[in-house]
Amino acid sequence: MAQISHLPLDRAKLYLIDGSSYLYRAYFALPFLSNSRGIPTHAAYGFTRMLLKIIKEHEPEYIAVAFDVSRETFRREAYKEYKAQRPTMPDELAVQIPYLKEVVRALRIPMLELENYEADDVIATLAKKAEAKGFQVVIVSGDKDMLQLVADNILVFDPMKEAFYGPSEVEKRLGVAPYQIPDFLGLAGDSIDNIPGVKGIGFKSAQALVKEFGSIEALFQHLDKIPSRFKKKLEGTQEIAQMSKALVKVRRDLPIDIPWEELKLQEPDHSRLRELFRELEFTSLFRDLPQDEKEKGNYRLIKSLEEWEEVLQKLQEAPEFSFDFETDSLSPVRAKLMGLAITQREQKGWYVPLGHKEGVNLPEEKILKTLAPLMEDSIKEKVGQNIKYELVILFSRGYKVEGPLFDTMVASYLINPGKRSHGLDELALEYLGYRTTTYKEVTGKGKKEIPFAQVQLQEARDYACEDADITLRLKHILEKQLKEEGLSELFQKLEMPLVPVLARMELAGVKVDKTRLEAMAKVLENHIHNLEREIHRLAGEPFNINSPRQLAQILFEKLRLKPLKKTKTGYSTDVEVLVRLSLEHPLPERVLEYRQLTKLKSTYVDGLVKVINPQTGRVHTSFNQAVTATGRLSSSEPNLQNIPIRTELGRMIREAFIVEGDYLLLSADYSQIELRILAALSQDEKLIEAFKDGEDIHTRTACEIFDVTPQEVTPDLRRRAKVVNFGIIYGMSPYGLSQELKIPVEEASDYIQRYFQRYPGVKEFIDLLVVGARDKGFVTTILGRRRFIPEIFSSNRNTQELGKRYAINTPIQGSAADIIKLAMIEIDSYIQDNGLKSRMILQVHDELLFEVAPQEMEEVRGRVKEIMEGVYPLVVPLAVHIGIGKNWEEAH
DNA sequence: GAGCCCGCGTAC
DNA sequence: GACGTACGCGGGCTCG
Repeated sequence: MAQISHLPLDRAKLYLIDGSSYLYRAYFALPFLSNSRGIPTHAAYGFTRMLLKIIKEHEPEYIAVAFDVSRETFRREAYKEYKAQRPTMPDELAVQIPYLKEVVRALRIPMLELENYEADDVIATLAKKAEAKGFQVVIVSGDKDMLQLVADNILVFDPMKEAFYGPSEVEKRLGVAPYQIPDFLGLAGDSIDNIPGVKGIGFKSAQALVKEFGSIEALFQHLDKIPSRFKKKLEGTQEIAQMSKALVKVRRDLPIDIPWEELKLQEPDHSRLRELFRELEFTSLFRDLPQDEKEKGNYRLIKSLEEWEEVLQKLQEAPEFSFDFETDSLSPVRAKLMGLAITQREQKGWYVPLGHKEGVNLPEEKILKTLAPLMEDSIKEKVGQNIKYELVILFSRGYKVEGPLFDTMVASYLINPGKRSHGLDELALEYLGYRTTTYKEVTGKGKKEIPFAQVQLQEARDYACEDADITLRLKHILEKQLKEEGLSELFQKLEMPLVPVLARMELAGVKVDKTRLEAMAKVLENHIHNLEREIHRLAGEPFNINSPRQLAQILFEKLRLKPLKKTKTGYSTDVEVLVRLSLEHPLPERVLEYRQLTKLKSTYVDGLVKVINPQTGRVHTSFNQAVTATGRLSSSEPNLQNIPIRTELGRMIREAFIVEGDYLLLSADYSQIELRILAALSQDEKLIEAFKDGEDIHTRTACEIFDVTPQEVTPDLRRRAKVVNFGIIYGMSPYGLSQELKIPVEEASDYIQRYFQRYPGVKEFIDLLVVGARDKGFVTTILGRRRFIPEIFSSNRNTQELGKRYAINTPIQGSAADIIKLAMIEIDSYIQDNGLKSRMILQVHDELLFEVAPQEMEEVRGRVKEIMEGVYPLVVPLAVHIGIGKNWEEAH
């Protein structure tokens, strides 16, 4: 088999790529793939990878790609059945072609198309011309028709098989010489292209005949010499054989006149490729693109207050600036400032050292104080990556920040909330093709890690300024994209105003009773220890109860209990299993108890104590604004959105969330907000009526699906109805409901059916959501927040079902998130504008928690309720329940 | 030893 | 495989 290295060195290599043929092959050969917006990409991906591979490994000096223009060609005119049996191009392939052609354009590879002809003919014409001109021609195609062109200096390369075909390989494969292929196929026919050939003559016969006579013409001239078994079949078929031959034969005489210079391989347009690979999400190809060196910025170290004055002057003249604090901690509440990077122009930046070990530091207070007028400027836009971090630092030092904000992390999140990460390094690579210097590269990691304060000043300058600079560059791109995608209003009116609100909440924190938690830890430790001994005794040996694997070994092997459920890696020991096993053996019940206590101790008691700020006795969570797929906030370090509430013991944890002095906690939670949103969005009459009349929605649903009067609704019926109500919001299946309620699937299915019968508007609505998701590839919330659902296009049934559930749940959950965010902004304004001492301190999806000064209680209580209920009027009322107490448990 | 995944459990 | 959104713990594996 010929190798690349065997190609003659004295001839320039021209690669002619059969685009249309490869496209089809890639489409059918590769598994379906789409980007997160649901655009199918696998054919384009396969094609692109093939092109890049050929360029890299074959190093052609000249290159071109040929495409078919349409199905209507001279062959069709001659024979209307030509390729007639082929189905029209699938939509999922057709949509990829424009992208693919863009990629070819960005690679600066000439594209050749000629009306009325196929790619084959274009390639043949060029190949012949090039051969005559002294090129070594390689035709890239998997189509056997192309083999007819093979000659000493024309090879065919099949990229799927990675094989070259020269004259001898063709002979070996088809049993005839390349130039005889039209005669061969003219007799044998070709079902792929719907070439008729001669009936009764197959490959073997055709081979033999062509070998013997050389051509169809010669064959029919010597019919008398032909063995009788062929003769019969051939008689009267000359016309059709000749026509078949003509169809197979590629044309080498097309009016193509391109200067060879134009086919010379050029350097690709890397920035365009970057854009395309980003949009198509060709992540691995993206990574291999080189970055442009010219894009590095030019940064300056500020060494004196005089120089700082000049910086301030420049900043005053600009409409926006991007800034970034370097500190010694990821938690802004504890952070000490090491430096400030700031810039008002791309590829520029200043670094002000504030807390470095060596060199001249400028005084932090003086710098921040002179910066304050810019921060308070109501026009100037402040740009940052996760700018809440900077705000917390400024707020903690008593500075204000006013006017518009632009957080690139949040912008990226709105554009695609499904992305795994919105970190600066990733965004820079994705949107700018820029590889940033990472924090780790500057400080080292592991044992070699040094504090940022000890990083060399020059290096700190370049690192910090790069972040500010890149953030500003990103801002310009993301701002445009937000606008194009209709997300600007959501960004400017909701997400950005929310940033300082969250910053204030984080900085405020919540007071935690450390002594009480420590006392709990002691008690829990005792109980856990006793349980542990008991469990080991029951097991007959010590083992690690925390290890599901070891526990499974004890339960299912040693004690021979029945494994009821499997996980990906073994037998499940989850709560459902253990509850059922408790009937058989005392050990599982003890383990359940053990689990409850250890969970409480490790996560909520010890975990919480660890993060209490020793100075203030408060914990400061992070509210993450760019994490969830639906638009909710998340909370971490510590997560204060999953503090226990359902069990007695869990509620004791809530009692440890307390207040300062004579303040009180006020909890305000939306009652059934998601079901109310469902009512409003679906416009289901009955559901709307129920809420308008102030009915208990679970009781009402119980009446509907169990066909009883409100008086007849027992607590158990209400409980079941409640599960159904929530199940609807999650897109629950009959199976899921049956599991949850421990009833047969048929019965569960019946409940759901009755639900939809009684609330037909809901049924219509969720059907509409699914249709909309299929149509547009995404769903939206009441404020236009968007989530792409590529899963809806999956060929995998389960994945597609998952996509449907996303389509149902996201608009409901996300709209609830929109509403509470709006309320938070309005409440914060009210608190700020009135200079109240009371503070909003936590958000738990449908609940807001406030630390309220006693003299402000009545007013805050009234206004909070008013704002929350009225912030976004729907056709159903929003109801807010208020609770007050000295701790979170009491207030709830 | 760091980083990651898994199983599990907590919240809305 | 079956109910949406999160975060964190301990175990246990991989990798350097």
